Amino acid sequence: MSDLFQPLPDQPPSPEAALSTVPVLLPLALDEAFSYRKPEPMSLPAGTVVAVPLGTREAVGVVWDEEASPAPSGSLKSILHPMDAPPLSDKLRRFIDWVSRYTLAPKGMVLRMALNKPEAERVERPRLAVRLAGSQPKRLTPARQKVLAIAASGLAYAKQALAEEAGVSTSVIDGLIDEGTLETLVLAADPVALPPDPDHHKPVLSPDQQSAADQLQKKVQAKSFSVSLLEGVTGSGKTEVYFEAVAEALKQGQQILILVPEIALTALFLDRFARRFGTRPAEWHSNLAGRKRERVYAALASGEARVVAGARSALFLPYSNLGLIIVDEEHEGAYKQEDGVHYHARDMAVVRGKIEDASVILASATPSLESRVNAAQGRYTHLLLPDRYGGSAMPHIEAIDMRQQQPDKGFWLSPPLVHAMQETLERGEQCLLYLNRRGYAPLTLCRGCGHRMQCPNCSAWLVEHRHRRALMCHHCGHLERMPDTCPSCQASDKLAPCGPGVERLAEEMATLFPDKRCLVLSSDMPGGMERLQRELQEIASGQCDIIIGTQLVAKGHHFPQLSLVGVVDGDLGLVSGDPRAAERSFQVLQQVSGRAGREKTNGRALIQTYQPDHPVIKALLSGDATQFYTAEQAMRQQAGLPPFGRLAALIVTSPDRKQAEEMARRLARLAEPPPEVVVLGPAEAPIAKLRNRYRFRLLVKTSRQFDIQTWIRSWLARMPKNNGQLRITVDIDPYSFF
DNA sequence: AGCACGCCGACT
DNA sequence: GTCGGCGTGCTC
Repeated sequence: MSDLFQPLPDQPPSPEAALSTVPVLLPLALDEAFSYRKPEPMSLPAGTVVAVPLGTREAVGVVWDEEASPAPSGSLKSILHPMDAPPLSDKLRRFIDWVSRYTLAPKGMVLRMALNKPEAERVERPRLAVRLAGSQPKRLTPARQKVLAIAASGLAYAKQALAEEAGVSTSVIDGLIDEGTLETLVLAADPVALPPDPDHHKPVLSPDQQSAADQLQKKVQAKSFSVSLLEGVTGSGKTEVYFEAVAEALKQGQQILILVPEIALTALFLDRFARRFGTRPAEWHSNLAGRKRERVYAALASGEARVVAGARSALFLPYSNLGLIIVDEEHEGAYKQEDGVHYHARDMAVVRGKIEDASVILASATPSLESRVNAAQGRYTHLLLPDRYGGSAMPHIEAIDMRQQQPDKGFWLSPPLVHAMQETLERGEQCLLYLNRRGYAPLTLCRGCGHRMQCPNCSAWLVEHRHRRALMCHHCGHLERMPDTCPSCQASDKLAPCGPGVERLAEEMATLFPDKRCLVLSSDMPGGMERLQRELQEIASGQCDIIIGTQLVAKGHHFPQLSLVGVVDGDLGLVSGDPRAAERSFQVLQQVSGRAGREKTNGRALIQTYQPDHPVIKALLSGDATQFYTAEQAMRQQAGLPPFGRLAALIVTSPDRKQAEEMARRLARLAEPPPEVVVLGPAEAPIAKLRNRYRFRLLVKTSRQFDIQTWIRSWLARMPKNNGQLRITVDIDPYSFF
């Protein structure tokens, strides 16, 4: 028998071999780093991006820090080779560890957000250019003549551009390259962003602005961790103020991250930045195209790019020298990441700032309650800009008591609001009607039998959309044709729309002001983004007299001709099972009212309400935001809600609502919570259908944040095995997720 | 997250 | 007999 078939005996592991074991964290749903053998000549400091074998395939991971439990079973595989990618700094690795621990997400999943995932083997394709090389071609065709006439300048042209300019196809150019008449050269890629100039266009600041800007600049100069809450009413020039902090950080040679809540708003924002600093900042968001994405990533790692404006995912980029983080519109819900790793970008920005020793600025006209509380408790510095910039005062806000001012039958606007609109329109100014209800009517009922049109999936009413001739569920997206007869008693002509939506208000406007132009802005309007942009343009140029809008009129664009805002139903957001309802309602009404007012002219906002004594309405009327925050804070403190106690949520999702609900019930029964923990049962937790998956939250409340993590882990370990359809995820402090 | 493996029903 | 659907579990 040949001893060729004898397996070679395994090398006994020498002490040196044991030492050359390297922990590698892989961007998978794994909570621990894997151990790999380090080939002797390789130098692999922690943070190095490496290729490793994993099962049958090859994976990219990061050399992680030594851990206490290096107990790998069996023989180890070897690291293949280091990757040509910027290493992850100590600080970034600590940040990943921290986020993983705080959110209970596997470490690998957090790492995934910090790695520039190699999408589909995109090879670096350098841009090629062609240039005249000298020798004439043997044969000079008319097409070649045209090309050479242009190339005669001696400048380098992109092949495609040169072909287009000469009016020939690129194959003519290829022919000239083959003959040596033209030469190719590799163009250096455009820089991701040019260096911004801190002194490009310094604005003139008001004394309030200047004082806030000075304080922020001092924070930046200190080069140490600090958090400032910059609260400035709509139109107070917050952006100009924090741009001064950006200028200071630029002078200090630091990198700056500006987080913005939505990509849709950035175009405007980038231009504004360019006016101040002479060039646009680098951009980062999830749908940034492959090649550009890679370059921004590399430019930030090398320190070449100085300022990046980005969505929440920009928090996990490998900055080389991060000195300032700005969270614009810090109260915005878009900062919540709801799938995969659950996190709130505003809070993680503070954590990253702490780890990087950077200044953090949270900016908003209507800060979140938790930021206000943190400021009040002295954890954050509170900077206030109480007045508008440029002379116009805050709009005058009044309530219309609907118990006394009944609209005419079949109408929704009260006489005082109609009267105010008349006056405004006569002056040639614009009115805005705010109603956060899409469609025509929120409820359809049968006057014959009392049947109410209801969603078959959720228990919500179906909303009539008249222009689509359909009934829609705004909860789950269910859509059905508007029936001609009552589905219950078959009576025809008995279905009656109840209550107003924006479409119905448009109808009312056509009756009241038939000669005025009226525009409805609603997120579900056909035509999408482009049409919306166009209509916003029309509004800005004054081609429209009355704007009717839902939530989306609250943010972004300011309309220069607008002097009257009418809130059709001020009570709409006040009641719901959502513990953040009051706060959100206050924020949106404050922002919508703030739309009113032109240069040097004071605006007016009228709020129709049946509850003029509600704390939210009273605070709005007083013009003193602190009044609302104080009342809401007291209310939450009494209820033991965050930011005064910590909540954890178990989120059960399943395509089957009943199954999700049943599982949540079982979890609640199994809880046996320690004394400081309260489990809120299924009745308190909202159910929603998301992407055809029911989602169910079970809330666990505690005053001690880190205890609950271990507790939940052991709790889940005692759970019966999921049957695949069910998924359970855990959030700590999911209050942020409402 | 991938990817293999394994167990079932439906076909060349 | 084999192809392919998806549920389950592992990857140093």
